[in-house]
Amino acid sequence: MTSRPARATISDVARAAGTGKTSVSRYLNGELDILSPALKERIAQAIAALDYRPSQMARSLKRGRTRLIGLIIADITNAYSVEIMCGIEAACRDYGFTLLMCNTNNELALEQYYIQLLSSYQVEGIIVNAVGMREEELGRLQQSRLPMTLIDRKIADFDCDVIGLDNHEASEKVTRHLADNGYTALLFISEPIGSVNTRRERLETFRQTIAACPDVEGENAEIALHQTSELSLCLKDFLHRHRHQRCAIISANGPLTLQVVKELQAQAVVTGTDAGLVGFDEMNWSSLVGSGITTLKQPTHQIGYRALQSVIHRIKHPDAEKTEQFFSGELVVRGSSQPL
Amino acid sequence: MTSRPARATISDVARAAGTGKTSVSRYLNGELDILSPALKERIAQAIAALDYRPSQMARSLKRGRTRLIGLIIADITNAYSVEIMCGIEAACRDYGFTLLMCNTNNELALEQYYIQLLSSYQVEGIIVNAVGMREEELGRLQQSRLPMTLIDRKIADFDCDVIGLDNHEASEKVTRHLADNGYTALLFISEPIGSVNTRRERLETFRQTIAACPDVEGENAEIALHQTSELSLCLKDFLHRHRHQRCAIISANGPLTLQVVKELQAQAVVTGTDAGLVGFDEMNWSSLVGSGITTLKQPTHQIGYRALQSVIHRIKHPDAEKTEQFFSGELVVRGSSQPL
DNA sequence: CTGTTAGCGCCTTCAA
DNA sequence: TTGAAGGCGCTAACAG
Repeated sequence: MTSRPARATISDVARAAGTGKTSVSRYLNGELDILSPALKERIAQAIAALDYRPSQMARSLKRGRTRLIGLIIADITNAYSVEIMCGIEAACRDYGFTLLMCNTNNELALEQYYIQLLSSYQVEGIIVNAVGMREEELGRLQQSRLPMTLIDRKIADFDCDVIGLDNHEASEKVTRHLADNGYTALLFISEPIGSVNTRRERLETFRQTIAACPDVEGENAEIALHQTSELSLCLKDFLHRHRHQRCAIISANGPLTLQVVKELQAQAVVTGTDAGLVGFDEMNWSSLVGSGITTLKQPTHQIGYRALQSVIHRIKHPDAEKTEQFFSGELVVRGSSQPL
Repeated sequence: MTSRPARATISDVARAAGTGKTSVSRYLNGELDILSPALKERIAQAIAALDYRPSQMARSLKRGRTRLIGLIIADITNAYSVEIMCGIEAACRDYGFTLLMCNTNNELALEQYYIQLLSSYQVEGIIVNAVGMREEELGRLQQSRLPMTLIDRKIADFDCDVIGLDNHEASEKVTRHLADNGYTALLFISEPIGSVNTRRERLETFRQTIAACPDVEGENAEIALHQTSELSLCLKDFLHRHRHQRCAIISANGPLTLQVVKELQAQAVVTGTDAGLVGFDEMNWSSLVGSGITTLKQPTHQIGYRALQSVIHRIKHPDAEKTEQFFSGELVVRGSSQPL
């Protein structure tokens, strides 16, 4: 057939409109008040006739601004990350940026690959949702003095823009809610804390809150996400040791909550009645399981949106003070934390 | 501080290595056997010293190949889409492409926006997972003779590369499974079928399979995803009319299954015992609800991977025959389809 | 108001 | 084996 019709270029438009490239360029860039109506009209027609669309590639090359933002997500399978992404995406549209989304799948090699990639496309900034990402890599990331905003998680010893949940407030809400509902033995489960500030802060506040409740005991466990047998033992042990008390579990994130629920079901423990359960992160199935699972819901969309605003700010003001913004979570109470 | 260190360019490298840009370019493009070892060494050092990374933008501009693939997803919130995306992503890495992911959120305006965007970045091909996307838009998409592969859904009257589930086989598996397990009144629920081939095919085969089972009755309902009250009435009515039979429900996709489960719980219907339930699409919570929900699991990763291969093929051979590939689903049997 | 010119960073003839 | 020159599509001086 007709072979490739070959994209129209600005020169084609100029020729078709009987003018020079400059005027077309001006037209494209909104300098309309400087063009005669007649010329504007001709250009408009030419553009329409040729179905012309300017090449971002050429534009970026020339201006040195790609309007590209890189997003590095450690686990796109995590609904939390997806929601964050939607917020970022919305902001990108509002501010005229395009998102290059990279899922590192929690693999180091992929992460390196993607950092290279983003760099080669000259993204103007990057947002990192490093759920599960190890410290060193984040550090490496920041070496390339690229505007960067962290979501949810900080890097130790590196001062960087951060957007996330107010973990202290959230953790206090959760803990106090269980205490208020009569649970007296609390287990806080998280993935290995390492130096992940999010996990540490949630745990710390858990402890502090417990300390303020004389009749409530608390302990914590660190379990890797897929160590199901460890999780199984841990829960069994906890519930057994405290079998004469009202037990409750706090799970530090969504994926972990999924594992906990599976395990509790396997042990035929009825949430709410036999043991309380509250999980950080709201999930679409939260209301479905048993009598529903009480969760701490994060304002994910807002967090994502603000994260983009944050990188943009950094792009414009590379040397401004670093900022941290923390948002309140909302406790969504369901059956799993109601004794009756 | 030191203002922006300004990315090193190929010229910088050439200068640092005491050679011309051409040789550096050759080095970058793997024409190594044509360069003297000494020169190679100098170039390598210069690159390392300057932390040089070639600009994809410039490269794309020059070669006319961006190595960019656009992915249009109607609803990133759908776990099915995310899994597909992971498959595509893996293939992108293997084949050296980069994915520009666009979530249209089922909104027409967004879709138009993104199509423009992809076009302006001169993606070499696009993959469309149009769950929920309306016909006309798909049609418009195809006008721009861009290599395009559809996932899951076809466009009526337009012949295009398609990758998806073998809906006939899958639907037969599901239906027969329920029939074999003693359910005698079957309700097939889907979103409004319109001209969505996926929905139609699943329904058709459902009917055919029923027809082959003399003692099984079947009917179907079309309900928009968020019409919860309609869904509620529909289920109530069905279960009531067939209260003396063994009832079962087939839900045509994951998000719908979520609604159905919620509704059944609201009506205190126990899945498996009071009514059978099988849903298309496996979800992370499938095993959690009640005694588990039987699902028809699609080979999502593989579908995604093949989709990318398919566009690449089309890019290379614009005029080759259009192809369609359908994969087998796997029935994951759980409590919701076991009478006892 | 409008057009001409000179690159952005890279690849690709072509000649040395 | 190497380098110089031209141009991809666009924008930004700088003239007219």
